[in-house]
Amino acid sequence: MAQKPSIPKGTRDFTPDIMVKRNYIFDTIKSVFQKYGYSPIETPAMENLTTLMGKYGEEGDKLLFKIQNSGEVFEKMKKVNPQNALDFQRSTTEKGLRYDLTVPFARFVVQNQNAISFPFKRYQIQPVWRADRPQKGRYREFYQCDVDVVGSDSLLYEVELMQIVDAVFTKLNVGITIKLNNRKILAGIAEVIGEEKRMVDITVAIDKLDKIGLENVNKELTDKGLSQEAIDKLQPILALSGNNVEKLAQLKEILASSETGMKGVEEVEFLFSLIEEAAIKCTIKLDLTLARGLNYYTGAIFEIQANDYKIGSISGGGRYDNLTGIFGLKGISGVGVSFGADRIFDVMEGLDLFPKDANVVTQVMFVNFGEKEMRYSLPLLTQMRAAGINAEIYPDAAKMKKQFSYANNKGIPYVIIIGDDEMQNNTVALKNMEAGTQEKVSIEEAIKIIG
RNA sequence: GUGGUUGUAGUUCAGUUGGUUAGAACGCCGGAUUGUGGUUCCGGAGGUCGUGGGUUCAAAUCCCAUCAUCCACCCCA
Repeated sequence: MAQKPSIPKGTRDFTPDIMVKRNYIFDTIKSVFQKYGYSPIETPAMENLTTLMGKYGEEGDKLLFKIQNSGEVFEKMKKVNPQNALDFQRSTTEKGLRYDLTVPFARFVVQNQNAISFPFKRYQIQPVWRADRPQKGRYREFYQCDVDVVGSDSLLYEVELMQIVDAVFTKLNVGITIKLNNRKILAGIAEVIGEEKRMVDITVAIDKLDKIGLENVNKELTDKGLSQEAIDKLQPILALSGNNVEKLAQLKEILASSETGMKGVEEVEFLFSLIEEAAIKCTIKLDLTLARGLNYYTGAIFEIQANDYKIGSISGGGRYDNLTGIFGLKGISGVGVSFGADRIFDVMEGLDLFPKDANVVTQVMFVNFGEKEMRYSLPLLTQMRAAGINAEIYPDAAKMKKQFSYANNKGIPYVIIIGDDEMQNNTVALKNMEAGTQEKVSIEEAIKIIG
């Protein structure tokens, strides 16, 4: 009995027409990365759990896909003391699928530090996995396109990454807004209101300001155990308004007593001051409610929103000062952005932004009349391909209707028909499938027309 | 982890207060058309109604369980 096959929740098959569009996104992103001097690397799909655990916060650990050890797992389990939770887990599971590309990259830098020179600019386009509940725009397996530079704390790289973001989405024709914030400002806020250690709670709560409103944010902060005094002090910050310059001016007053906070304001001001020279055309908005859950960010943080389509952020990133420190390499600062290819795909599909001819793979198909004609056609096919034209021949001498249907369904724009007549006159019948017209030409002319 | 939605042909979906042999569109196959697709006309194949149990003379339809799916929350690309 054949059972209906299926794939795991939150994963997808990609058919050729979809794959061609996905590659269009990947190729565009890759070409921009290379234009700015970034080099490709890859890392394994699985990492040791010791590399991954504890880098993404509590939530992140739960969302890690863990891989059961192979071999006699049960035998090993019996040998460890079940009271020791860590040993017990290691006896069954010591590898996991990567959750993002940034942490594996930090591990890569530490392990390969002798082989690379700093600042090290790399890009990496690979799938990542999260054991999340899937929903719209959320998958359990999806691609990230990461571009990072480590080994420099120059703010020029923050600017460069915004240029890259701007260039990619301009090429893809997607309207976006870059939301910008700085962890140092958030730390400064926590410091000023006297709750330094609660920065994560505070930022997670104010991140929801747009969604749940001021009242609920305050309630959440109370629930998390913040003092009323601190919450009162926070109000002017939540109420900040105006354009980027005005907001920064107000922030400077509020954060005057916090050295870290002032440093953050200074950094943001510097970035804004360079937008014009860097020729960044998209909107960049200072957004103090932007927190980002990943707890390794220390400076600038970015999130990219599509202007005309409702979906979570389509890219995000930031500065991390000491990610490699966890793996034993101190004093290496990094900054990077991750493009969510799958969400970008959803946006482009939703807004109908893919170029129309994007899914044409084969440009010309040769009709197959029989062995004699096939033997005659093969050298011509080679000639076509040598001229840079994607060409194929139908495999059997099937009915014309079937052969033409195949070409039609595959969206092949030209068909070449070669029978006795054509072979004798040294010509081919070239049919334009869209227009329905047909003409007898030499193979050279055909190449000219198609190419 | 919490709440909800939907499971019927390859796909998208109809299916009346429970009542003969479960339908349509698209797709697929064949023919009208043995050197011409996409449009048109004719014909055909294809379904243990997600799975397991229960109620009933009778279940795609009602009840329970289970699995899957999509959506929202949390969080995130």
